[in-house]
Order: sequence, then C-alpha cells, then structure tokens
Amino acid sequence: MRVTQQDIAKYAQVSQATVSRVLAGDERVEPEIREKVLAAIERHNYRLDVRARSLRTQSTGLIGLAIQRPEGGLVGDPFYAALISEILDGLAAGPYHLCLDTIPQGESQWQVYDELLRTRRVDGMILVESAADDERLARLQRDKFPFVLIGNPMGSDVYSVDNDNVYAGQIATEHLFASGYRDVGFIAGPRGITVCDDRIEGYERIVRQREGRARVWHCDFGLEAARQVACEVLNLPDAPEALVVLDDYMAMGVVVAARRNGRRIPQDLGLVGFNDSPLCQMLDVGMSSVSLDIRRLVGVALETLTTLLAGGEPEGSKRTIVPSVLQVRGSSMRVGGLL
Amino acid sequence: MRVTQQDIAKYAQVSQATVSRVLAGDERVEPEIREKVLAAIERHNYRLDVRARSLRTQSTGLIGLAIQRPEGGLVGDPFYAALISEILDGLAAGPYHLCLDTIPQGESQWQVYDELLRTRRVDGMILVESAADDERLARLQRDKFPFVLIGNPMGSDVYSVDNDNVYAGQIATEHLFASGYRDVGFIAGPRGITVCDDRIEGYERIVRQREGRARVWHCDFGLEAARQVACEVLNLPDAPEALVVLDDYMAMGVVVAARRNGRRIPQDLGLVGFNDSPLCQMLDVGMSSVSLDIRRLVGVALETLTTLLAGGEPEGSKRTIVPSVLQVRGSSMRVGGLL
DNA sequence: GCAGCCTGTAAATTCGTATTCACAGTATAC
DNA sequence: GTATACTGTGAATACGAATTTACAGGCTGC
Repeated sequence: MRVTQQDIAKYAQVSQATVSRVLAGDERVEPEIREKVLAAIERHNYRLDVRARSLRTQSTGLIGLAIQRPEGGLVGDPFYAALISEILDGLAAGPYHLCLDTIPQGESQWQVYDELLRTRRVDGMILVESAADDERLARLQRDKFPFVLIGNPMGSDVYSVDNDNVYAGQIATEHLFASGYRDVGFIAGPRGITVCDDRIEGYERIVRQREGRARVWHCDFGLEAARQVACEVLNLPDAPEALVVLDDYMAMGVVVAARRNGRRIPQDLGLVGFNDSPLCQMLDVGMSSVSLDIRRLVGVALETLTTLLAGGEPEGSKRTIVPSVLQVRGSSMRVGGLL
Repeated sequence: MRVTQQDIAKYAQVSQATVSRVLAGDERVEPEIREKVLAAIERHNYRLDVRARSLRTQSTGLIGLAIQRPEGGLVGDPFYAALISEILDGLAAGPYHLCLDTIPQGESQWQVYDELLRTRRVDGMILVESAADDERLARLQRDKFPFVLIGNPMGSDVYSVDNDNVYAGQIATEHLFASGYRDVGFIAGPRGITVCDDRIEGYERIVRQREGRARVWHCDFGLEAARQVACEVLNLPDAPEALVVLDDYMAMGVVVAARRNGRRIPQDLGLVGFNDSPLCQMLDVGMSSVSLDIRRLVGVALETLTTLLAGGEPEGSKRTIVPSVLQVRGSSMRVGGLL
C-alpha cells in the first residue's frame, strides 16, 4: 500500500499541508514539528509522488529529445551518441530527466514532438532538425512550448544553436588545398540533409575560389555505404587526390577502401572527416577532423532551454553559432614534416 | 489557456465522463454523440494530459534506464549505445517511452533507481548491473517494483537476462588456441566488473584445460587505456602470441599498439574482441569478435518487463541466457587459408 | 400494469500533491 | 484597553482525467 502525505500527516499528527511544506523546505514551520514530520517520513519510508506533483505544478521535470534512428543504430552515427551523452551529462546536475524517443522511420518527427509536448509528457524539448519546417516551428512557438533547435531554423525566429557547417566545410576543404592536394572531392550523406548541404556549400565555395572542380558523391550514412562509394570513386580514371568526408565513421570506410585499393594515406589520398571522434586515433597517422564541439553545442542548448523553462528570457541572440575547429592530424598532411 | 476534457464536454454538450469514454474507445457511446465529441476535440485542438492520466491510472508510460557514464561518453563504449538503440527500437512500437538517466560518477546507481521508481517517475526499469547487490535487489523486489536485470543477479531470484560471459570468454580463448596460438593473454577492463570477471573465468578455464599460462592485464575502458597497456604487454620479453580483449573498442587500441610495435595481425599477434561492433571491419583483415546479440538481450528484457508491467507472469525461467556467437575474421587466423 | 433489466449518460468521487484561504494565537502599536 | 500586524497551522480547493455510482428511459416478461 502506497504511503502518502496524508498518511504521514496522520502519523505525525499534523495536516497534510504541513507535510507538503516541510518537503518544500518552507521556512515557516516550527523546527519541532518539522522534526516530527521528517521522522515520520523516515520511519514510514515515504517518497513523493512526482505524478501528483506534476499535475499540480504543471511541470513534469522531463525534457524531451527525439532522434531519427540512424542507419546501424546509435552506434553507427557517433553524432547522436555524443549528443545524448552530453545532454545526459548536462542534465545530471539539475532537476531534469531526459525522455528519449526515436522517430519512426519515414514518419514526421512532428508527430513525436506533438506527442511529447502537447500531451505534457515533457516540459520542453531539444529538437534536432535536419530539414527545418517553418510551419511546425511556428506552431510550437505559438503554443508557447519551450524548445531549442539544434540546427538551422531557416529563417524562423526561434531559439537555436548550430554549428557553422558551411564554415566547417570551408576549413576542411581549404586545409586540404593548403596541404598540396589539387583535386579535392566530397563524400556526403544522403541528399537533402541540412548538415550535408551546408558542408557541401562550404566545400564548393572554396573549390570555386581555388578555381577547381567540385565533385560530390552522395551515399547513405555509415561506414559500409561510404566504403562502397569510395571504392567506386577511387577507381575512377580521374579519381580525386583528396576527399572531404561527411563524418569520421564514413571516413573510416574510405580508409578501408583506400587500403584495399592500394593507396596510402596521406601520400596518395588526403582525408578530412568531421566530428573529431575517438575513431580518428584509429588510423595510424591519425585522421584529421573538423571538431563540432558538441559539448558546447549542448551546453548552449541546455542553458537556453532551462532558462525558458524557468520562465526567463535567455541572454544574447536567439541564434547561436558554435564555431567548428579543425583538428589536423596525419591523414591530410601530404607535405610531410609538418607533423 | 489549456483545453481540458471539461471544456470539450461543455462544447459538445455532454459530460466530462463521456469525453473520457470516447477517448478510451468505450463502445457504449452513441455514434452520434461520439461524433459530436470528436468534432469538438478536433475543433478545439484538444490533447490528453498524460500527467493527469498518470495520477489517476497510477502508470506513467515511462520505463527507466540508468547507465553508468562510460569513459569517453556514450561514444566510447559501444555497448551502451547499442543497448539504448535497441531499447528505443523495441519501445517504438508500444506505448512506452524511455527515461534515460546517468548515474553520477562514484555514486551508487541505487540512488537513481530509488529516484525513478519510488517517486513513480517510471513504471518499471531495466537495470544494467555490473556488480549486483543482493540487498537492493531484494528491496526492489519486496516493494514490487517491476524490473528486469541485464546482468548477473548473483543468486537473487529476480528476472534477468544475461550473456553467458563465461562461455563467451571460453569460445574466444578456445578459438585462438585452435588457430595455433600457444600463449594467449587477456586484456580486461577494470577489476570487479562482472562482465570482466566472467569472461576472465571462461578464459582461465580454457587456459587451464590447455595447460597454458593464464595472464590477465587490467586497465580502464576505452581505446586509449587499452592501447597503453597493450604497449607494455607487447614489450614484455615473453609477450603473448595472442590476446583476448574485453571489447572491440579496446581491441582497436591494441591494434594501434601492435602497429607501432611492428607486429602484424594475425601473423605476429592474434586478436579476438567482443561485441562484434562495426569497428571490426575497420581492421583490414577484419577483427574476430564474440557477438553479444544485444538485440536479443534487449528483446527478452523488454518482453519480460512489459509482461510484468501488464501484471502478467512472464513465461519460462526467471533467468534467460542469451548465447554468444563467435564471428571469425582475419585477426585470429594465424593458420592461413581457412578464410 | 408493474417489477425487473438493460443502456447510455450525468454526477460524484478519486488519484497525491501544492497552494490559497481562513483562523487561532501571539506580539506590537496606540 | 482595543485595534492591527504577523506567524504558523489546518481546512478547503485545484490540477485533469478515469472510474464508480446513480439514475432516467426504454425494454422485457408476466
């Protein structure tokens, strides 16, 4: 049988309201009575029921995150794993818990957002958008649901944090040219994903500037898909000398393909990945990678969200850009000796 | 202003109870009235409040999972990422959502379990135990909290699913001996972790049977720690010819160490990892690995838990062992030609 | 024609907590 | 001395939905 504040009140011979006050740390309770209540709580092993509290206070203590299941699960795409990891770390200190959902394949993520926010299952959400949807964003905003977008709001005036993916694409490409590679290609994920598009844009900008030839190959996320497309690319008569690869995992697929193809890295093929994941150490010479600074990304997102949840107004601009940083390692150093 | 069933009732000119019945799909509602209610719901954009429902029905629709933050985050240890991923997949179809928490470093996970279960934040939990604690398990059981243990209950009579880690250790070791390696060592994680201990036990069993020398080196989880210890091990005058490594990530660390040490895999060093993660393809010859079948592990756990949550009695034995399977690849094939 | 039985709906209650309101008791001001 | 302010507490209410209870209206059977 469940122990309630009512029961505690009876045992301690006070009213339920007083029990509630003691629990809330209300100062206006006689120390003597407080002790009595605390003793009763202790003795009867009482625990607050967050469901009842939720109903009364209108807040659940949960924040929501919905992710599109990556190819090969969470293991296949380190971005989400890192994201979740950082969010958990960031939340650990505070009073909030994380409600993690997947978005069914092929379905709109908005259904999940609706499900979580409108039913009041969570107090607020972190949205991770690869293809922002103005109308929906506007609706969430109109309904005054607290949320932060990780990604590009495409003009909607919402709180958002983003990597500068265009810039990230630029520095990766620029670095390869600067290292002496002449013909730089790009192996990207599926079409229509904002992350991909932005990085491609950055890539193309630099190529244009260098008056080179821009070539982009699309494939699914994941090591295996990248390996396959890299095989084809490397077998081309005019195969590129260097490749920017959409993420480290995929870059590892390219490494495998290069090895089978007999190309040495970085002498015969330059490589830069993204995310600066632990995988980068796996290559003997090390893999150059553009670090996304997910920790900071999540840091800003959580700070903004918790401020919103507290009813406050987050400081600074609505949109925050977290700069990417290139980690130079061996895979992109054709001109030896610099490392 | 929030729209409630009360409001809908007023608009549709029925009682709140009727609205509730319509929503619950109760058959005993006149079609005409049902339509009227549904229309009102549609028009006023009503959504059920799960908090209120939770309080009344005593169930939250959440199941909890608490994980000890792995070294290097979720990315550093593919086991948790895979676990979470599978759980999300498994939950996606049903009515349950996942509440994911981390256990603060150095603190007992029981605090989190208490926090989630006793406050009724979640309906049930999946516990992942590396060092089972009889007393706490017994307490959860006494309090009738539905939970499933992934791991070894150490004699407690609770619902549990586990890999047979002893067996897994055996087949990995046996395979290396069978491949022609004479001196097989073991690079394990930290001391006192059940997974490690069990696999070590399996390893030692085979070594004893082969009348070899059992040598186990401990280190932290993660690629880097494994790389370091592997460096030392490989520099030993009587370095082992083959190594069983606690997981694939750590095995990759060993690969890096071996490369710097000038040893070829599998000629100079045989290797078997665990988890059969995508990493295994990253090695040119492929990494042999004992697959944990996390999907099945989670499948059984979820099935058991949902049955418990539904008030039912799960079929079969309380303890389920999911067999491990060795994936043979190049890293353990000293005697060539078999692949 | 009336007791007894469905059927569908409304009214009332409940879940466990936070909070508002009311009130007794004491302290302070004049 | 009464009027006023303040303090700590209990009683009452609200949160939003599910469920139990009660009841009106139509039906059956005799």
